[in-house]
Amino acid sequence: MVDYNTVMSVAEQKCVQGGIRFTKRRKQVLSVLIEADAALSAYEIAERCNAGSDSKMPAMSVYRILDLFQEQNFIHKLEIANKYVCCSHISCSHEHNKSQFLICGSCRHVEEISLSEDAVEALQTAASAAGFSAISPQLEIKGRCAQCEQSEGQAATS
Amino acid sequence: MVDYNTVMSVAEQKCVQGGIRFTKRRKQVLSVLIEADAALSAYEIAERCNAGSDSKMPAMSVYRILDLFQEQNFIHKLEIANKYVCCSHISCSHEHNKSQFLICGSCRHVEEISLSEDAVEALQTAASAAGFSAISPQLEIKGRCAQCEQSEGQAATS
DNA sequence: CCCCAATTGATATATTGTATCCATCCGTCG
DNA sequence: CGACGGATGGATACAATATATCAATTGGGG
Repeated sequence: MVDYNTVMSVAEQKCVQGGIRFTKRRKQVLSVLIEADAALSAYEIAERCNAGSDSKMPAMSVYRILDLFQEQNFIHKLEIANKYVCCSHISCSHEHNKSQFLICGSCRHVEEISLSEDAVEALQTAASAAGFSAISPQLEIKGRCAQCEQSEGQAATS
Repeated sequence: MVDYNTVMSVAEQKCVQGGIRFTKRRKQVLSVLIEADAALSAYEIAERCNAGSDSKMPAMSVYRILDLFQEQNFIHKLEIANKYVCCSHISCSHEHNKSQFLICGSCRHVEEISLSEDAVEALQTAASAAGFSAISPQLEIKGRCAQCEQSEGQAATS
C-alpha cells in the first residue's frame, strides 16, 4: 500500500524533471492505480476512470499513459496477468531494481514479495550464463494462492 | 533439443495410460512443437499444421490440444510471451518441477536455464511466506538477450 | 450394431494490444 | 500578440490471443 499524496507528488516532480506533463488524464490513471491498490488491466483502468463519469477515457489513452508510466518506472506491468500495478518503490529512489510478484494462476491475485540477495544473484548469474546480459529488474512467479489451493483440493481433479 | 521419436512415443504411452487418445490432431500439434524446437504461439502452430496442407487445423483445436498437453505436462506455456514450448523433460520422469525460462523482452527469444537448488528454494520460501502454497513449477524471467542488448545500446535512449 | 463419451468442427465473441491519422493544447519565439 | 511546433489526446480500425457454445463425428465397450 502506497500513500496517495506522496506518490502523486513524486510522480508530478519526476514528470517535471523529465520535461513531461503531468496532465489530467495521467493523474486520473495514476489515481485509479493507487486507489485500487491492486493489479488492474488496461480496460479495467479505463472503466474506473469513466466510473466517475467526468469524462470518457478511451482504452487507447490508457495504454499510452501506461507505456509512459512504465518508462518512468511509476508502474509495473505484470505480463503473466496482463495487468498493471503501481510501483511500490516509486517514492524511494533506491531499490528500483528488484520487484518480485507472485501471481495466482487461478484467481490472478497478486502479492509482492522480496527475495533474498542470494536468490536474486543466483538468477542474475544463471541469466548471464545463458547470454542474457541485462536481466529484467522484475520477476513474476506464477503460483497458487492459499485460498485457491484449498478450493482446488476439493474440486477439479479431472 | 528433444528427440522426436522419443517424445512422440512417450507422449503416446502417457496418453494411453491416462485413458486419453493420441489422435492425429494431437500428433500434429506435438510434431510441430518438437520440430520447431522453439516457442510458438497457438496461431503459429495452427499455421504450421496447415502448411503441409493436408488438413485444416483451426486455432480452436490448437488451444484445446494445448490445454490438454499442459495438463499432461507435455508442454509449457510461456505466459510472458504467450507462446508454447515442448517440455524438455517429457521423457524423463524426474525433474518435472523445475522449468526456468529466460525470455527476451525485445525479440522474444527464449532460452531455458537451470537455477541452483538454493535459488529455487529461496523462491519457494519467499512464496510460502506470502501465503502461496503451491508455487508453480515454472519460472519465467523477462530480460534482454545479448543481441538485443547490443542493438539497444546503439538506438533507443529516449 | 448401438450407445455414450471423447473429440473435433464451426461460429461467435471477449480480451488485450497496436497502428494510424488527425485535432488540440500549450509553451516558445519571432 | 499570434503563429509555429512538439507533446498530448481523440477516434477509428485492426491485429493477436483466447474463450464460449453447440452441433457433428468418431471410436470403443456393451
